[in-house]
Amino acid sequence: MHLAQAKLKWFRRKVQAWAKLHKRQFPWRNTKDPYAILVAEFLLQKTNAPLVAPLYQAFMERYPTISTLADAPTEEVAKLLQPLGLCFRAERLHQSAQLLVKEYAGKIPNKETQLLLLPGVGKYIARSVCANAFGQPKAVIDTNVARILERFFGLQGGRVKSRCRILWSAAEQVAPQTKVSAWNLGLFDFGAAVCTPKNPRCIECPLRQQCDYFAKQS
DNA sequence: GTCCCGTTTG
DNA sequence: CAAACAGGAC
Repeated sequence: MHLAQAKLKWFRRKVQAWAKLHKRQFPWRNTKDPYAILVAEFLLQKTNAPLVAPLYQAFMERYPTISTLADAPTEEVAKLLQPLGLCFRAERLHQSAQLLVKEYAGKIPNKETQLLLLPGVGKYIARSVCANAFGQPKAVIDTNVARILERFFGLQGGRVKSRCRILWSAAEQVAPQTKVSAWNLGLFDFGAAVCTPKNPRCIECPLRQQCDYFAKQS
């Protein structure tokens, strides 16, 4: 399925303009260390980003390198991450670290297919690491991006299975050619600040003129 | 489709 | 109070 080029470019331009002014700052955005980014992706999974920040700082101080993490006891890692919930992530992150040390000499691979082999790493994290750590043009979908695309392009409806394909396709189409990492982050921030799950701020939304969801409201 | 799970938000 | 959260495994 192809999205209309004009609407697509308009969307991209408006989002980029918004992101330039409202981009959030987080500790994991100031690094290109693949390990630091991989840790962040694990902690951020289904977890509120502002809540992750302080714990992330503590985690990186405690385990500054992948080998320090791999050598640590699993229970110690689990205990540190306990306040974030979804405690199985600690075990998966720890297992991934040990596997990376063993199979890749502690060097995090820059291929999506290789990252996908790690426990706890799915399509989203694999592509995020490629984009954020290695500067590759990999668009991603999280709940924010999915919600924005569904609303703006009116993509909801249709079978769940095929809808997933449609959303990934849409995410690829809307992404710019370069600086996709920044593009992804901008969409997250926009979804967290404007296009929120409940009570989206359509009145102050720079996309409302072309937004299917806003059109249906009135 | 379902579960994971602690904390914040409306 | 429920819903939501930078998802992934089964």
